[in-house]
Order: sequence, then structure tokens, then C-alpha cells
Amino acid sequence: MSPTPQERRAARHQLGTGSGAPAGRRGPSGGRKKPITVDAIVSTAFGIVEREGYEALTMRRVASALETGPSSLYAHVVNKEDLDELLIGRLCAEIDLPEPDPATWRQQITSVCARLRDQYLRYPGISRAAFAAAPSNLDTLRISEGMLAILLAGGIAPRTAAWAIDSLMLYVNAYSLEVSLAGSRLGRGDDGWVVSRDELLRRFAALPDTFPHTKRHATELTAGTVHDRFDFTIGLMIDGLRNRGAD
Amino acid sequence: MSPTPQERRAARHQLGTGSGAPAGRRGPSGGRKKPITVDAIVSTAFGIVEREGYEALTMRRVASALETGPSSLYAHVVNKEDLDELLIGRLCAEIDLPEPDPATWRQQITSVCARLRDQYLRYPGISRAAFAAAPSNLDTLRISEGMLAILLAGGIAPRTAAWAIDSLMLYVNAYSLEVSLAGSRLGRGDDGWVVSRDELLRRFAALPDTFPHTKRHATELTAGTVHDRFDFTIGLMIDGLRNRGAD
DNA sequence: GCGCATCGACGAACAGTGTTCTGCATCACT
DNA sequence: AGTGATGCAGAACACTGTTCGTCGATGCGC
Repeated sequence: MSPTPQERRAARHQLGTGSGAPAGRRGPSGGRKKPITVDAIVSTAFGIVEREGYEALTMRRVASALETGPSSLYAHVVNKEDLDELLIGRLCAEIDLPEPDPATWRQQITSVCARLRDQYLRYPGISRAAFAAAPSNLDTLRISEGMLAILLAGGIAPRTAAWAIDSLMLYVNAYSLEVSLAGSRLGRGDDGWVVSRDELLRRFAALPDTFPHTKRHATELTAGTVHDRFDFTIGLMIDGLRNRGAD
Repeated sequence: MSPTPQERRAARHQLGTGSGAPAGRRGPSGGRKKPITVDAIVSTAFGIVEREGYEALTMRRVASALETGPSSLYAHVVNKEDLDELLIGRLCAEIDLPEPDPATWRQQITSVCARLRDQYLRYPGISRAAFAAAPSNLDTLRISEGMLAILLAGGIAPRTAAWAIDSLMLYVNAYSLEVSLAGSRLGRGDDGWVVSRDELLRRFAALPDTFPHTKRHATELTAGTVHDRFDFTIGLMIDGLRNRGAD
């Protein structure tokens, strides 16, 4: 049997599981148009998330899109958690990393973060799955390696670089999740506490006097697009890095 | 009737809903030992999350802890989402904010973040609910106000301060969520990709040569406790702020 | 003192979810 | 041709959040 789902998952985490069975290919595949493969599952899953958001991604939904029952998926995927992991793995794999250049490391690291963010936002809510993904996953590790290379080329001390990468990736995840959540709530109407900027200004103005600073600086508080804030934060962290220099 | 759950929620978001009914108190309360109140619901919910984690917080679980059926809760709480909001509201309300002191603003803001983090970690996984909480909630707004006061006292420009607060709170949330998730996975055994530092070092060493930097700096990558990383990131952001000064 | 309307609490049920068990039809190999 | 294994699929289980209709008791007006 080609590697069982459990073995696949273990391999993704570089865990030696005694090298899977010799893989005596069979294949019933009956009158099926297309046999169910892991890739097919992941692809249709991506389609669902892209169109309807992560919340709509259920095993049944994937199965029916593949014109089969839910149980059929479990021959290729250990879990829903496993499927999530496969998704973020493929998502990370599609991110290409620049050749480290000491002259432009600042811009390079920013660009990688932005690309990661855009990839997350393309599949709304998927960053929720990214939170659960352990750092031992090979695909996410590839990105860490790339970012580490860039920061080291920029002259950042190894320990500082390593920790900064964690911070950056965590922030990118969180940012993407928040934006996705706000967007989905906005999308489905939802009595919506997600409001326009004008409405937000009005509410700040109506605040009791226990919120003096918030009232006074309401315009600054609501200024800028969401992406402006993203760039601001990434810049903040990188600036902090520069001043730390070679530690 | 005392304010319906919907009105309560609206009030929490400073939304004028025509001032609720005159509140003609009744109160059946039958032979009940204790009538079900919003506070009772929130309190038992906190107990469940503290003991068993956020994943164990279901309406049925809360109801049975209150020795009643699930439907009874919906007279006091509009939603599970609403319950989540109440939880993070109460959680935020318990955080006390220091009087802004221009001399120690750096330490003050760090302290508030740490207190927020500890509060989140005390109820594992609850930060997941915090992500969904809109910034229009009065309790979270109180914390924003407090942090804003500190940063302004520190001489940070209003717009910079406002954006930095968003960044900080988002990071604290994300950090707490990640730590909680890792902890819960560790707790329930779980074939666990959450591994010890030694095991992580071993895996890094066994990595293919496509990961040169990761292999070389494995010790730095795995160094430090989780809280060290937290302090590092917060410090990173604050340092970035100082250099921006009054903008 | 009595009836009435009102409102909180509740049991049962519905539409979903992830997951597993069991059987089925089909293929490769002897 | 027979046989064993293999991937597929249907039904079912234990859950989830949420709603409907009813029960019970209460406070008020008379």
C-alpha cells in the first residue's frame, strides 16, 4: 500500500517511521472518472476556502465536491487537522524566497511578510489553521530558513534573528486572521459591530468622559487603511532589529 | 422586562437602542436555589475554561454545570459568540491600569501587556475568543484608552501611539493563543508534534542540506523560554517606537 | 381571596459537525 | 478462474449551537 496517511504526516514532520511499506501499487479506481488523491482533496479544499471562506471548509463539503461520502477522505487524510496542515503546507510552498542580498535585506524581509499575508488573505480565515501548525512542519520551516538567511545576511545576530522570525510570522498570522474575521462578519451582515470609519468616529465622540484620549484622538485612531497598519508594525519590528545590530 | 440579551449586547457596544423597557421586575425563580443570571453564566464559564480549556466550553457544558438545559441560557445570552464577548469583557475589566508616568512609560506599557498575557494564559485558549471581539467593545476600549494614555505621556505621537496599541494587543492575543494551543496539544498526548527542546535539536540536525542556516544555528533557534520571546518582541516594538519619537 | 396574564425555565428536536464501522465492488497476482 | 487485498461509500455515533412549544410559578388588579 502506498504510504498510509499517518506515515505521510510523520514524514512531513521529518519523523523516521521505519520507511513505509514497499508500495505494491494496486488501484481499484473502478469506473471513477478520477481516483481520489491527496492532491485532489487539497485542491478542492483550497477552492472551497477561496470561494466561501475557511468556516465553510468541512469534510462533508469537500467530499460532496468530490462526489463521494465523507468517509472516503479518511483513506488519504488522517484528520481535519491533517487537512489543515496540508493546506498551509501547500500555501507556504507557493511562496518563493529571494536570494539574500545584504544591501536590501530590509526590503526583502518586508516583501516576504507581505507575500505571506497576501497568500493568507486570498484564502480567508485559513490563518486560523496556520496557528495550529507546528513549527516542525517542513514547508513552514522552509520559509523560516529563507527569512533566517535574509536576516543573517543583513548582519543580525543569530539569536536575535531567530526570535524576530518567530515574532514576524506570528504577527502576520494574527493580522491575516483578524482581517479575515472582520471581513467575513462584514460580508454576512451580522448586526455587525464591524462598522464604517464614519460610524466609528461617531461612536468615539459619544464616549463617556472616562475615555478622554480616545475621544480627543479619534481621527488618528481610525486613520489609515488596514494595510498601512500592517506595514507600520512590520517596520516597527525591523527598526528595532537594526538598532540591536549584531547584538 | 429587564433588558433583553440583545439590548445588553448593544449597550456594551455603545449603541443607542432607545433605552430599554422600564424594567418591571417579576421573577418566577420557582424553587430554584439560585436564579440563572448573566453573571452566574459567565462565572461558571470561566471556571470551565480555567479547568478544561476553551475547547471544552460549550453551551451544554455550561448549562449542565448550572443544572439546567441548554435552552435556558438563551434567555440571558444571545449567542455563544455573545458569551465569548462577555468573557473577554470581564477578563479585560479585571486588568487595572497604572497612572501614566512619563518617566517609566516603557516599563508601564510592558507591564500592561504582560498582565494581559497572564490573564489570557490563565484561561487557556480564550484568546481565540478575543480575536473575534470587535474593538467597539467598551471593556477592551478601556484598555486601549489606558495604553494610549501611557504612550502619549511617553511623548509618542498620537497616530503612532494608536497604531502601536493595535499591534501590541494583536501580538499579545496571538502569542497567548499559540502558547495555549501548544500547551493543550502537549497536555492530551496527541502523537504530538509539540516536542522537547532536545528532540527539536535532534530534528534540526537531521534536516537536509537545503536548510543550512537552520542546521547551523539550531541552538539559537531553540534558545530561551517562551516568555523570553514574548519580552523580546514587546521590547522590539517599543524600541521602534522610541526612535520614532514624536514623529 | 381569586383569576389572569406574563415571563423565566425547560425538554425535545433540528441541522449541522468530525469520525468510525462495516460491507461492497473492483483490481492484481497465482 | 480463483483469491486476496484494496480503495470506496453508506450508515451510524457522539457531539455541537440553536429554536420551538410548553410548563410552572409569579406578581398584579380586582
